[in-house]
Amino acid sequence: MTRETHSHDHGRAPAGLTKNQSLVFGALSRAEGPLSAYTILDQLRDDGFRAPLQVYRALDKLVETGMVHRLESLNAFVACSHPGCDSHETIAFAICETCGKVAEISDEPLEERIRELAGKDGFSVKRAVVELRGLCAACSQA
Amino acid sequence: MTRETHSHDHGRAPAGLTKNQSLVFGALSRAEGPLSAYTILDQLRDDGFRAPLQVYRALDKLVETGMVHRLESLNAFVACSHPGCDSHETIAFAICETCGKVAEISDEPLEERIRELAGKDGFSVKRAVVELRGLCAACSQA
DNA sequence: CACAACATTGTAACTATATTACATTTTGGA
DNA sequence: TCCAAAATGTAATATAGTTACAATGTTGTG
Repeated sequence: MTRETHSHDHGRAPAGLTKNQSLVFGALSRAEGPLSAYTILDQLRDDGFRAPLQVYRALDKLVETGMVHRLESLNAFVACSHPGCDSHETIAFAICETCGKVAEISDEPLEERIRELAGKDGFSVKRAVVELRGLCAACSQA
Repeated sequence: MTRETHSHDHGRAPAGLTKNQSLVFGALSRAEGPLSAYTILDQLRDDGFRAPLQVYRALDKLVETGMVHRLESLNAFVACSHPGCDSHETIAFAICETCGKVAEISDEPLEERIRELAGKDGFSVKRAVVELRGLCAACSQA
């Protein structure tokens, strides 16, 4: 079976994740690109998932801890691509509209410029959504 | 009646807009902040709107011409705030999570930095989604 | 005018995305 | 053990967007 955890372990693979969180994170990690909540649901039917809420609850937690990012312009989710998932400093995403792959971008000057712009208007930024839609290097030369 | 156009004019108020486009643009212009497609639909029931598609079709065109912007992180739409709607150079939106108002931001250095970042990866940007979520000046001092 | 070509509109059904409400089970500590 | 909190299960519903097809209106041309 494909089940990732079982027996007395009662399902919590990586760092303090519950069973459902592990399953959802696993699905996103196996994927090449972003997945919608409902695609994840379909992939986890065999693991006992039946309802959207099971996915959304796990996603909420994973997004909260930074292990997963939500792509607003796609209504989809990706596993954070930072190896140990320790520094989730991502500020932007480059989303290829041909192959679907997503690159994470961290850039201090960009953050700085955003803070500056906001500050000028007295706007206090809680979260910045920066998503670049276009073609990745591989796809644009094809 | 509130109808904006009638008689032999056959409905095309501002610049080459069709009747439905005018109605949708009117609804967005009257609003203080962004509206969802379904909210627009509800507001236009009295003008004969019955189905979502009537709204989405008009929105498609309005967004295409830049008179209306789509806010990806909100699944909603706003009328462009540039007076004559001639230069739609907006690159970013500042969305207040308290009062719901949206400010448009144009900033050449920001655009430049984004182009630079993308170029470094060989990524070719077709569209940049930049939405700042937070508190506007008025709401943050309250 | 007549007619063809095209754009716009109307309507229904459907797919996709996300949340609310409530019941049950699991887990960890006093 | 027993309780409280966290996690899970399930159903129903709300919200967002699309597909398919029919009808109507508009415009240019012979």
